[in-house]
Amino acid sequence: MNTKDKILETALSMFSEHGYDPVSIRDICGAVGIKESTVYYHFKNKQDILDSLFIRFEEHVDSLLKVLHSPDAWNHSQSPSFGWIDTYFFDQYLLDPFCNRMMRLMLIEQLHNKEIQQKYSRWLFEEPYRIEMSVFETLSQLGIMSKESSERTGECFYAYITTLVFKYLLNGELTARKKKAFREEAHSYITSSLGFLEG
Amino acid sequence: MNTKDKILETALSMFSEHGYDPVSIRDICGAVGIKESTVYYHFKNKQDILDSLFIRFEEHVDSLLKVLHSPDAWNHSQSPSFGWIDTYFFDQYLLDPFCNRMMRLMLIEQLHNKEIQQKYSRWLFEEPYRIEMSVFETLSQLGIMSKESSERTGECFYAYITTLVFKYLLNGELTARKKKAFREEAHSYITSSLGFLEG
DNA sequence: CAGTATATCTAACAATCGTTAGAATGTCAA
DNA sequence: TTGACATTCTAACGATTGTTAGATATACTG
Repeated sequence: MNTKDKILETALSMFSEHGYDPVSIRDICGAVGIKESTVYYHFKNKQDILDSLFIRFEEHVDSLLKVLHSPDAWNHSQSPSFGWIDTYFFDQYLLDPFCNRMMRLMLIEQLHNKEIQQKYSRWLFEEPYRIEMSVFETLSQLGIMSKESSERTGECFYAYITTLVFKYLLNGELTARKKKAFREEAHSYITSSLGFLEG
Repeated sequence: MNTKDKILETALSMFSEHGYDPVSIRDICGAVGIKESTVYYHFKNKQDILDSLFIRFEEHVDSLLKVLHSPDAWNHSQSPSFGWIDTYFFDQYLLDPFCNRMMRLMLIEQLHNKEIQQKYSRWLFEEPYRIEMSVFETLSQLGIMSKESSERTGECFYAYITTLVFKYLLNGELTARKKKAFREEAHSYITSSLGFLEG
């Protein structure tokens, strides 16, 4: 990995734990193994590191969303499965190390940074809501549930997953135990409340 | 208000917005209108300010919990009403300015401070869960719902409220608009999902 | 009035912050 | 080998950090 990428990775790792301000350029340099001035060769200033992280994140997630919202991405089988939610939304977003750290960074910074607050609202509430509700909308379109029932069930599902995200994935250190708990409780909810859709 | 209380109030206001480290003693003093050394007359050091805030918070909430868990607090009418949730849990906890700021402070600090992470888990997930589930447990004990049904309904209610808390009460600045949205959506959920209990 | 305790002040300390100028390397083409 | 460019270094800057010693002011007690 080149120095610029190392700086970004290390910075994100530290920002996601302590926040932007408390992490100094020297902290990052110490972990990467370079001198402070090297950072200013690759980045205009400290803020530029943060901006670069968000550019990478939004590129990453935009490409994910393009796949997810393409018409034949997950409902081409005509029997929408929650295995899709598992593979894409859980593994490649909520549980993905890079995305998870970006969400932690947004969580810390949103209270005093208006720009980040908007990104936080979007990537932790609005887009997940759209993604999860689109599953239930399809269930209604396929005649498996009534439109009314699919909306109510979708909102309960969304609320349940959101609570699990904050309780396990954005709470303290992200341990294997917490990842497991998240996945198990999510699956448990799906099978007990929505099990009739599977198999 | 005396100087010590002013320091605590101002510090909490700033900590809850920016976090503990980014707020300097001089920031607090500037807002209060005193010199730095005055802080060290009232507090041992900066950490002592934080500790004092948690002591006050836990005293405040413990006294609240004592009322809530007393047998004749809310179910003495033998018809548990969600007006109780509204008056105590919403107004005096989630929406209370002091408690809300403490929750924001815990939210910011929990990712890198193990002690605060435990408090965060307790005061944002565990105790709210206990409080909300106790309502539904009573519904089951009164024979209004089956034990099984009350547990499932309680967990959905808890997940829904938790999501609203993070979406509205711990997301950016706490505006009147967000407070209103929280209350309206909470009431809407109660009346549409649990309306048969009221009246 | 004198004396004591409480409360706040002035002024400084060593350490750390983001940032920068300019010298020293490393790499590759001519 | 020379020159050009990319990359990293040394060394410092002014500002800000938490904290402290000691002087000053205010208020109650005898």
